[in-house]
Formats: sequence, C-alpha cells, structure tokens
Amino acid sequence: VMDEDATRLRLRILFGSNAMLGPGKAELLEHIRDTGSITAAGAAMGMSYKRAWSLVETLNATFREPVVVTARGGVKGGGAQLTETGLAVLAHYRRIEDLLREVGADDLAALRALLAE
Amino acid sequence: VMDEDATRLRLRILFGSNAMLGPGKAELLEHIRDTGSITAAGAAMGMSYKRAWSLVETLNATFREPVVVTARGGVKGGGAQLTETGLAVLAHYRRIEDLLREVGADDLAALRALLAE
DNA sequence: TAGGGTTATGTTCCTGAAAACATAACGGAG
DNA sequence: CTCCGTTATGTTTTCAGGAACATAACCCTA
Repeated sequence: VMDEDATRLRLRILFGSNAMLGPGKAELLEHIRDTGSITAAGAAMGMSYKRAWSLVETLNATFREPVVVTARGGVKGGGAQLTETGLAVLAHYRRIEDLLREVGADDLAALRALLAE
Repeated sequence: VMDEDATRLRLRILFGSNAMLGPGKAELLEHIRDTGSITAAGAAMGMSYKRAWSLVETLNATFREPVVVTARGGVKGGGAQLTETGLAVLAHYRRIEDLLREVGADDLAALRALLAE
C-alpha cells in the first residue's frame, strides 16, 4: 500500500451543549451539494438514508436558517440542496481546517517523530 | 448562569488507524503531571482508575518511549509521572490547540452569528 | 511483618448510538 | 392515475465502550 501517513489533525466545532459539526457532517454537506440528494450523499459515505437525514435535521436545528432545503416528489422524486447558510457553514469549517493544518504542521511533525514503529 | 458561550473548537490528533490524542487524554496527562498519581488524575475527571490506566496504556503504546512511568508500592503506595516524551506530547497538543483558537477565531465568530436562539 | 495506598488486570453488566427493517407521503411525467 | 425516486418517520435489533465490581501484586514504613 501507499505510505498512508495517517497522522493528522481532526477538527470539531461545538455549538452549545449538544450540537456539533465535525468531519462527518461536513463531508455529508459536500456530498449533498454535489449530488443534490440526501440519499446519494449518504450512500457515497456508506451511510443509511435515515442516518444522513437525521444528521441534516440536527444541522438544520442548529442554525437560525436551514442548512439544507429539501423537496419531495417531482420529476426525480425530489432532492436536496445547500442554502446560502449551508454553503457558508461548510466554507467556514473547511477554512478553519485548512488554517489548522497550516499552523499545526510543525508541532504535528514533532509528534510524528515521537511515534512508535 | 453565566453566559457560557459553549461554541468552541475541539482538536483531536489521529495517529495511524486507531491511536489518537484528544481533549480527554490531554487533560488526563495534565492531572497525572500535577498529582503524580493515575488514581488521583482519574478521580479529578470523574473517571475510574481502570479507565484512566487503560488510556495511559494506550498512549504508552503509541509512542516510541512511554509517556507515563509508574511505580508500585513504596511509601505512598506508588505513583506515576510524565516522562520527557509525555511532557513534550502534552505541550505539542496544547500548542496546536492554542494556535487553532487563534487562527480560527474569525471563522468561529462568523459561525456563531449564524446560530439559532 | 502487618498496613496502606497505589498500580495492574480480569469479568460482568449497562446503556446509548448506530444498524437494520419497515412504511408512508409526495408530485411530476408519461 | 399509475409509476418512480426521493423525502420523512417509526420500530426493533445489534453492538461496542464504559461502568461497575472484584482481586492481586507491589514495597516502603512503622
């Protein structure tokens, strides 16, 4: 296999007591944005529709305006897409992730040098 | 109650496939450093000794040199303390956390403005 | 040599989150 | 007016991580 240096940083944003946004929901939002479907987005992540929908529901309840809007029925059965708020939330998450990778590079490298194996 | 704006960033460092270091183990290391005891450190976090010890074991297995060294018996029954490696690992984690807080402040504020309630 | 506080380790029980399974509603197209 | 793919929601089952419980080993001191 490839080198696959799986030593990396993971970011999670906590909102209040229970709501949060981490790598999973972020990736799900991206898939919804790209596919226009909660079903397809979930499938792309090996996740059941119910779970994907549940995550979307949680996100929608977290923000003042919904992050994903959905439609039932119609030509293609329906669909889903990100709102402006959803796009903004996703962008902010990815931005913080990028900044984290940058500023954390040195310390992360130092930690790598201490690893076993 | 106080304002308690619980909107914050959480950092986790992934090493390889299963080993990781997050807020829990970091705090535990700090308590061990400060108390010289796994038992006391665990208690300070409302955690059983077994669990605390298990986390330490995992950490020790993650790095080339142990992060915590222990002693059994003796005047005070024994104890535990951080090694140079342990102190370094902790310092790096806290440093990345601090940097993250700094560089993420703006985007985090923007996200706060989108929250419900 | 007994006591005390700690490390070390095993076993069983609980619980909350995810998976699995099931069903209904929707609405454009043909 | 039926079909299709999707959203929406409920119920049951599974499972892994933690909690709870139990016990042994260690070693300095008094």
